[in-house]
Amino acid sequence: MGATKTEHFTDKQNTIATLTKALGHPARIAIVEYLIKVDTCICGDIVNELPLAQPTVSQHLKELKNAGLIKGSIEGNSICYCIDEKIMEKLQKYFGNISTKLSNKKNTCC
Amino acid sequence: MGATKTEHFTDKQNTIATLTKALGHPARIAIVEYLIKVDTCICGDIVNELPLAQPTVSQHLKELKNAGLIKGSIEGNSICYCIDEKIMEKLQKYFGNISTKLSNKKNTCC
DNA sequence: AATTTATATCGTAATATTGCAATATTAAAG
DNA sequence: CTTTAATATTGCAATATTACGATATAAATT
Repeated sequence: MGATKTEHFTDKQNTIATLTKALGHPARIAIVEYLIKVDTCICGDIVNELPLAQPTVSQHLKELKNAGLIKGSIEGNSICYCIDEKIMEKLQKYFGNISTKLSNKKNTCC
Repeated sequence: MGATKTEHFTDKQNTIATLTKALGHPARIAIVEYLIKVDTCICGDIVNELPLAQPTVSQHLKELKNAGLIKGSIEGNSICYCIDEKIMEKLQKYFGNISTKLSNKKNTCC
C-alpha cells in the first residue's frame, strides 16, 4: 500500500494526473511562470529566482522534465530549459473542455 | 524538512499549486470526470465507479473538497457532490493564459 | 427498535515527496 | 592543467500521501 494504483485508470487519466501532479507545487508553478515570463529558454539563473537551495531547484526541474512539461538541452556550461508548448496546450484543451461541458450543464443543483 | 515552503511563494502560485496538486491523482481525475459525465450532482455511487475501497474514495473526495474543486452537501442518507464551476473556470483561464503567452512567444529556441 | 445503506473517521503500513548538505560532474576561463 | 561556474546526484531526515480494514455515524427502511 501507499503507491498510486495507476493500472486501474485510463492512460488519459494517468497522463493528466501526471501533468497536474508535476504542477502541484508552488516552486514548480514559479519555475513555469518564470520560463514564460522571460519569453525564451533560460540558461542558468533559475536557481537565483527561487527561494530554495540549488539541489532542491534541480530536483524540481527534473520532475517538470520527467512529466514532459519542460525540455532541457545542454548549452555548453549550463543547461537551456524551456516550456513544452504542446503539453501546455494539452492542459489548456483539457480544462477548456471541462469548462465547456460545465457551462452546457442543464442541471442546477448545489 | 519535508514540508512544502509555501510561505516563499505568492498567494496565486500557492492557489494554483493547491488546485493542480488536488488533481494530481488519477482517482481524483476520474472522480471529476465522472461528476462532469453524469451532468448533475451525484448522490452515492461514486464508490462503485472507482476501483478503490470506500475509505480511499472518501479520502480522495475530501481532498477535492478541501481544495475547493467540488462541493458536497448532505442529502438525506447520502451526500450530494458536484463540481465547483468557478474553480474549474479559474484553471481554464490560467492555462488559457499560458497558452496565449506561449503562442505569442517570439523566441524559437529548443 | 433493529437493520440496512451510505458515508466518514481512525489507525496504521507502505511508499512518495520535500529540502538540503555534501559531493560529483562537466565545460569554460584563466 | 588548475580553477571557477553551473548543474546534477547522493544520502538522509522530516513530512506527506496512498490505501484499506475496522469502526463510527446517521438517515432510511423494515
